[in-house]
Amino acid sequence: MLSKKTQYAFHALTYLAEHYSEGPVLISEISQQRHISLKFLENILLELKKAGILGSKKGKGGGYYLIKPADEVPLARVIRVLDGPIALLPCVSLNYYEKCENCVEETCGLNNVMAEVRDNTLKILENKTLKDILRN
Amino acid sequence: MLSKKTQYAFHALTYLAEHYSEGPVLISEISQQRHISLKFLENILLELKKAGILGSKKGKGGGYYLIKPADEVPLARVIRVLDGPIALLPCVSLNYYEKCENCVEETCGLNNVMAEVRDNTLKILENKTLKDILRN
DNA sequence: TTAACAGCCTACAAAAAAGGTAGGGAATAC
DNA sequence: GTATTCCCTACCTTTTTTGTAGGCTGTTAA
Repeated sequence: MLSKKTQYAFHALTYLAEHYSEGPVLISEISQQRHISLKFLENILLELKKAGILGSKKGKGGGYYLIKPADEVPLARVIRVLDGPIALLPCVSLNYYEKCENCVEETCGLNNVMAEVRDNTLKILENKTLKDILRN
Repeated sequence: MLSKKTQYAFHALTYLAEHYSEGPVLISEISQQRHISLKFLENILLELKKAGILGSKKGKGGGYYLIKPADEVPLARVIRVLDGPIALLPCVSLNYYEKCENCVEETCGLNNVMAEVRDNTLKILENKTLKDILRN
């Protein structure tokens, strides 16, 4: 399951997408409009900024904004920033690979099935973008 | 990601599948052969029994055994018993549905995408069985 | 140049979940 | 009736999740 962090991130990002081209948006505005704890949201947006998805501006008239338009931000990218691996097992993760204990990958049948699940999931999450989950 | 519990369950179940028709197998034997903590495994097998996947017999000559042959136990069933929902959001879970806060399902775009992911994942996990992940 | 503004950063803390342990009880076989 | 083996409940530890606090730094504009 996706963590609250990731779910909040999607809420915030779609808000920013709906206000794209209006310049920076205040954290406090997003927090109020989407009913997310201000300080928690602050951390989330900071992570998204460090990951290169958001830009920010300080001082009066400042806030956060999407660096790229909504249709250039795949859902998979957001999930990986906040939740880490999308795969169901560490040993089939493309971005967060870790060797399994107790299991030799060549002979492990679970490995193959989970790789198939991963491929099918990514086919969707890499191609669907923020634009596909907007309200309007 | 799948929990250790579910991963151990798959190890234990494939062991039982490989010894199907040899009668009940001791928890301690599975524990040793697959390097899983005895007491932890005890809990896992008990859950699988309560879920109707395993049968058991007490006393000398006792142990656990698969109720159905390996090719009649879908992977999805095992995951649901030990990890709960397979879907990425509670509001698209078939077996563990919960309403989302802050989101109206009809207008929520994330809902639709995640339902699509769920369908694709289940298409695999409902059709692949223990037989598909055996060593031999 | 300074006051208000708004994001940046670190640390902490409470709550929940995951992972694992302990020990006696109940059924069964011999 | 005793050894065997699963059953059951409760507990414990560690990690992760979720959230909070408070000061710091850069920016704007009067």
